[in-house]
Amino acid sequence: MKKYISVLKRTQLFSGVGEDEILSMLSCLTAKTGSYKKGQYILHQGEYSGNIFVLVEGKVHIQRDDYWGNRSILGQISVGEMFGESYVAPESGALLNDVVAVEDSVVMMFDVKRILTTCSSACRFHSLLIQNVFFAISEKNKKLVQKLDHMSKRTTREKLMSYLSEESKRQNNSKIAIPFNRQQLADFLAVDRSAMSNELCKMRNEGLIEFKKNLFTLL
Amino acid sequence: MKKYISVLKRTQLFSGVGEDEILSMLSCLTAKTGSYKKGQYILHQGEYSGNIFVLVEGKVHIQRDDYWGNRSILGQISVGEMFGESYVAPESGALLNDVVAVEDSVVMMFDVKRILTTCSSACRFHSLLIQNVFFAISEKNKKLVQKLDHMSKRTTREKLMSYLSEESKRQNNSKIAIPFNRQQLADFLAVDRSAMSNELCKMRNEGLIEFKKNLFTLL
DNA sequence: ACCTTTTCGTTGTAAAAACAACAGACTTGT
DNA sequence: ACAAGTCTGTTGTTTTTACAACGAAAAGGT
Repeated sequence: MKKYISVLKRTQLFSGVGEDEILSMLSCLTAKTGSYKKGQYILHQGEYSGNIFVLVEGKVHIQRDDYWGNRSILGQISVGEMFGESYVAPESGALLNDVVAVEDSVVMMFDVKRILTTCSSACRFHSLLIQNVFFAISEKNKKLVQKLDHMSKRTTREKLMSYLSEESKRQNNSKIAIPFNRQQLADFLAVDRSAMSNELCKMRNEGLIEFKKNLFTLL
Repeated sequence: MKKYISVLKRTQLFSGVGEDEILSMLSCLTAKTGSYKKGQYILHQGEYSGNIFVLVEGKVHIQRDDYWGNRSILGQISVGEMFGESYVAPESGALLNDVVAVEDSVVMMFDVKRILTTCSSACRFHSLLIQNVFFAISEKNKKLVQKLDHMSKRTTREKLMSYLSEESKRQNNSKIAIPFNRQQLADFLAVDRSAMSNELCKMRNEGLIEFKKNLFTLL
């Protein structure tokens, strides 16, 4: 557990909290860790969960497969980011998505009740933690709104441009690395891979973008 | 302000708090009210806001118009629901959407800082309030995920079925009233209105659904 | 270094959506 | 009750997407 303290220190969740405090909070919050091999499911659609998860190693996808095997990727979680926070309310029901490790991953789980109920013991930073969770969840919220923004575009090209521009804005660079391969990007934007691939090449021919593998440049 | 206490009492935000307590909390939170005529903008895309809003009268849409006038409706807020909560984090930046009154509306605004910072005075229920905000925001999160679920469907028919089934599940009834007219529903699902109208009628002819105005029945 | 598997681009065809234009039904205000 | 405006369904055309199939390039394992 201790080896991940330095990772936690840099997360939005524990922002402003020192390493020593984090260590004591972890026991107070009865945090648990879990390791998952590439491809393993961390959470299954339909399950119930009252935990907030923080990824401390690896990379995971929040996704969903329908009856016919069509996959839809809701989002990608990198080290330091949080997931599972949409289901912490008492009546929020079953998970709507699977959470899958796309690389060997380690997650940390926190019982929500423990987070929200200020403890009597040494956690001087508990109220700060609550605030951090709050901000983290509202940022997540904003991310979802941004994704909806891409998805509400009518054409594949518009979806691509919307996604790439936002990513460029976020990374503050016209050269960006995206965390998806082509199939994953297609599943993320809810379009057909081959049609998307085709559209990307057209855009390149028209001088709008350049790309090589998952490295894109906006022109 | 007092006339809306009974409305607030029934919101998720003030769940578990009595009317008397709400009244004292309102001043402690320095809550403000605002009235808007049908069609008026409550918030503008690009603005900054550190407030959480609760609708206490009327009906508003969270939406966005692009350069070419294409409208996209992110969501609809009914009396008792909250909005603006995605932008409360210190670094969350400008609003991505407009908020527009689709009926004469009254909103209540709360400064986030006031909510998160436990006050010294009489607010015995303050920590409960924080918990409530937390749950409310995570529910909102889930709503967005559900909307993404509809939008990730490839065909108009699938989007419609996804939306209508969820609504039916939520209202626990196969007969449902939707809060949109045709154009609004199309803007909500990001499809063309006439194509959608067409699809709805095909679905009716095939015996999948029945509808009259904004009343739908799943068969 | 070789074989296997995955990823990516390409093409053609079929299906679906967008777009535009219009008529009838229904609302709203006066 | 009437006129003006809005909402909804309908149709035909154009554009875009999905789907399927394939070969080349790249990646990964032994």
